Amino acid sequence: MPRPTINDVASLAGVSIKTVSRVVNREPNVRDSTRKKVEKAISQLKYRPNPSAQNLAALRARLIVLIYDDPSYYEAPSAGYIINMQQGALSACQKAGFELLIHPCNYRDRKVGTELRALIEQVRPSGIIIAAPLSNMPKIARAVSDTGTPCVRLAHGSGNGKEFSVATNDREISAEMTRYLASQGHTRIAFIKGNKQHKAVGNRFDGYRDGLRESGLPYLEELVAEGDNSIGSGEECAKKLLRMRPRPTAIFAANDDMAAGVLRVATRQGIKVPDELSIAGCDDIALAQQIYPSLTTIRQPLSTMAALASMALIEGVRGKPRDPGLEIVPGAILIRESTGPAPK
Amino acid sequence: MPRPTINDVASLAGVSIKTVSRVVNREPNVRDSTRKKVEKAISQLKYRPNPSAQNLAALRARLIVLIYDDPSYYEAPSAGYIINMQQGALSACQKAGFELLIHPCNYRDRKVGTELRALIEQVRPSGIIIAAPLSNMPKIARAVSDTGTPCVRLAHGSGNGKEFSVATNDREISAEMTRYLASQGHTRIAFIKGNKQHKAVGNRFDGYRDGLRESGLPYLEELVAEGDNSIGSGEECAKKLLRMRPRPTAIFAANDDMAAGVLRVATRQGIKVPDELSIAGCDDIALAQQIYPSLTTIRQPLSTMAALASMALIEGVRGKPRDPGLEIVPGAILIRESTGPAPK
DNA sequence: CGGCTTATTGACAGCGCTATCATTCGCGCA
DNA sequence: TGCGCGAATGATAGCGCTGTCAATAAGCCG
Repeated sequence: MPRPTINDVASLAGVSIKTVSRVVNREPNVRDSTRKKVEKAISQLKYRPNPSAQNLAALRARLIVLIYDDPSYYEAPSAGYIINMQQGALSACQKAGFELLIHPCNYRDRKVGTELRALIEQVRPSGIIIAAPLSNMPKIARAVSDTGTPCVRLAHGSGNGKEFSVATNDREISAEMTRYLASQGHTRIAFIKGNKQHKAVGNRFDGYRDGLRESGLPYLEELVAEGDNSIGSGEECAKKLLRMRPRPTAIFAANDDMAAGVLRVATRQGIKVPDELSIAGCDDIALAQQIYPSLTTIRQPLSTMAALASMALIEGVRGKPRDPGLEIVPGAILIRESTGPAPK
Repeated sequence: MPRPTINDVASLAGVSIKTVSRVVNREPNVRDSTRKKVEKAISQLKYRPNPSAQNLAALRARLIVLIYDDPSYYEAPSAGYIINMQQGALSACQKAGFELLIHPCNYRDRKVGTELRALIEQVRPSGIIIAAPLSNMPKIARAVSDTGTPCVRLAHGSGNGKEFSVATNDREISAEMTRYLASQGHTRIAFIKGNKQHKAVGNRFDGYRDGLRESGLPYLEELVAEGDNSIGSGEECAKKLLRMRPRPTAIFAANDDMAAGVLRVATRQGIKVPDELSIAGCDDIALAQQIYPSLTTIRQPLSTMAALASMALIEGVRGKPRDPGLEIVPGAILIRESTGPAPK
C-alpha cells in the first residue's frame, strides 16, 4: 500500500492541502483547533512529508552540507573531531527534519572551488557549514558565497564580518591551560606551534603568552618550537626542546597529535611523564585518552558548535536569518595523567 | 539567472524532453546522432538534472543510506574505521551521481527498529549499506528488509543467504598473523577474544586456531582470554595472561583497542615490547600507528568494501541486481614495531 | 447592526522530471 | 510501390508539495 500523501491527510482532516502544509511547516495563522485536527490526522495516517516533493516545490533542498578538510590526506588521520562535528550537525538536522550531506574536500586540489560550486548548485542546500581550517581559506569562502547560499563558519577567533560564525575561545582557554601549568610550579613551559594555515594555532600561541604574563612568567623565545600539526613534527620539536639545559619541565603543544609525538620521544628517552615532564595538548582527539599516560588537553566543543551552526541555518530558512557575528562556545580543560607538579 | 531545466536542453537540441531524459539516464534506443546533439546541448547549457525532481518523479531517491553503529557510545571512540567507510561509499556514490546519507544508530536503543523504518520510508533511498556489527543483528536486518529496500551488508564471514554481502577474510588473515608470530619463534601465543556480538571475533578466533595448527603448535585453552573490545578489557586480559609462568611471548588481540590495552599494561609493568613480548592487533585503527611502539595489526579494507557495496546497490537500481552471495576483499597484515622475534 | 480590518482558509498553478503509451520513422520484403 | 514491423521519438499525465492570491470568516468600532 502506498504511503499517505498530503491529500490523504487533508481529506481525513477535512481541510485543504495548503492548511496541512501550513501545519507541517509550522507556519503562523492557523487556528489552534484546526491545527489539532490536522495533527491528529497526521499521526493517525503516520504521514511523513516527501522530502523530494518539498524540495522541488520550494526550489531548495531541506538539506545542510557540511564541508570539512578531507582527512585521508593527513599523515595520521585523527578523525575523531570529524565524527564529533557530524554528530552535532546530524542531531540538529534530524530534529528539524533536515538531511545532512557530508562533503570532505581537499583544499590542496586546484579545482576545489569549481567542484564545490557544482555540488552546491546541484543539491541546492538550505545552508552550508564550513569547518576549520577550510573556513578561513578565501577560495573556499568565495566558492560558497558565489552561490549565495547561507553559510556558517566553524571558525577560530573572529568572524569574517560577512557571515555568522561559531567559534571556541581558543585564546582564553590556552591561557588557562598555561596558568594551570604555572600553578603546578612549572616555570619553564615550552610551546609547540602548529600549521600556520590553521588560525587556531595563532590564537593558541597568543593564549600561551597571555597565560605566561598572567602568571608572572617571562616569555622566552627559545622555549617555542614550530611544528606542522603532525605527530612527526611533534617528535622533532620535542627532541629539540629536550636537548636544552635546563630542560623545560612542561611542554604545551598546539594540538594533540604533536603532544603525542612529544610523549613518544619522552618515552623513548626514558623521561618520566608526568614526574619529570608534563605534557599538554589541545583538541581532545580520541587518541588523547587512549595513550599512556593519557593526555591532559583542551576539549573543543565541536559537537555543540556544529549543532549551533545547523540550527542557525535552519532558523534562517524559516525566516529568522542570523546577523553576521560570532558565537563563542567555550572549551574545557581536561586534566589527565600527562601533567603534574613540576619536579624539584 | 535560473538554472537550465530539461526543457531548455530539449528546445536547444530540438528534441523532446523525454529524449533528453533518455540520454541523461543512459537508456537504450536513442540514435547516436540524436544522443550527440543532446549531449552537446547539455554541456553547452551546463545542465545538471535536479535531483529532487528526479526523485519525485521516479518515486525513489538517488541516495544510499549508510548505517553504522553510533561511535559516541563507545568507551573510546576509535572512529577511524567509520571515516574510511564513509570515504569509500562517498567516492562511489559521487561518481554515479548519488548522494550518501549517513546514519549512525545505537543498537542498544529499543526503538532503533522503528526509527530505521521511519527513516527509510521517509527518504526512500535506492539502497542501504549496513556496516558490521549491525549487519548481523536480527532486529536491524528485519527493520531494513521490512521496507523492501535493496541492501548490502558489510559483514564478517558468511552472508545471510538473502542479501549480497561484502566481507573480508578475517579467518584466513588471522591464521596468517598467527603463522607469522610462530615463524618469529613464538610458541606460547595468547589470544584475546572480543565482544561476542561481533561475528568478526569468532572468525578471528577460528583463524588463530587454524594458524596454530598449521604451524604445528598446540592449542592451549589457558592462553585464551575473553575481552569485550574495549581498551579496559584488554588491560584486564593482559594482566591475567602476563601473570602466567612461563609467560606467553606473544599476544594477539581480536581488535586494536584491546591490543592497545595490552601494550599499556606491558609498559606499566616494565615489560619491553617487542623484545620481551610481541603484541598484535586487528583493524588498523588510527591509534595503531600513533602509539609507541606502533602496533602490528591487520588492515581491514573498509574503504574498498564500502565502495563495492555502493556500486552493487547503484547497479541494482540500474537494472542489474546482484545475486545474494559474498564478495571477499582480502585484508593485509601490517608488521610494525610491536612484534619481533621471540626472546631466547 | 453595518462597515472595516485582519486572521484563516482554500483553489490552483506550477516546481523539473519520469513513465506510459501513442505516434512516427526507417527499412526489409513482397 | 506499398505493407509490416521494430526502433526511435514525442505528447501528456502525473509525482507530492509550496507559493500566490483570492475568498471567506472573525473581530472590532461606532
